[in-house]
Amino acid sequence: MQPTTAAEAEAIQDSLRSRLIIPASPVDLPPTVVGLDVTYGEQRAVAAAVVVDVATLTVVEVATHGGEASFPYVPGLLAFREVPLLLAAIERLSTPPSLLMCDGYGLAHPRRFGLACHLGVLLDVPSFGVAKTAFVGTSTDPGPARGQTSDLVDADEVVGRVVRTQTGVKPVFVSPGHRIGLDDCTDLTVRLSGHYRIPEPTRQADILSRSALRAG
DNA sequence: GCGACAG
DNA sequence: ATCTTGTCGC
Repeated sequence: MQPTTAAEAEAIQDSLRSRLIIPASPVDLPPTVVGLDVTYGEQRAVAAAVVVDVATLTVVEVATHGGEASFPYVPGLLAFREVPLLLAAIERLSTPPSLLMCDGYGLAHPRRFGLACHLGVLLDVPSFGVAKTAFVGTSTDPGPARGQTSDLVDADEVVGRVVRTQTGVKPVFVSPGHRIGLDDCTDLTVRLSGHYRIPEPTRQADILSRSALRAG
């Protein structure tokens, strides 16, 4: 189940992709979202899972897992580096997650199977990705105000959305992972963004994984 | 062929 | 991702 080569990893993505479910209509959104991120040190990496209340944007619970990354970073194969650590952190939560917000891409991926799709399918839990920089697809600039968006298009397919989370800041790149549609994850991204560019779940996971790594 | 390339 | 101080601006 753990690939050694890039070719093996790509084959696994192609296989898991058959389990992907992207609903065309809005789904019922849960009261909490789990933000995920991984921070790397020289030998060790720490994954963090942070449960955030959607209505108040407050942190409800946190969990971390320290370990070694078992796969190198290869564009398009990020999941094989981060998924094992993230699964371990998620398992330490007292309650199974209802919706995952990942730091990276979902459908907006060369083979339509980014990190968010991978985690979502393995756990069969709704998931989506929020990335900080461009990866695949082209888009026009969304308007300058908070909440404005434009479609991310790759090979004539709308695979995600460029979303302005705060007026005057660089936009983020949102794409569905599993069991959630583009409109839902776009709306959630804006709703979950407080006073920062990065929405609270992944922002808090980034902060926690960093401090947990330096703490030892 | 060459460059670009989530974290 | 990470290595890294001060600095410009609201």
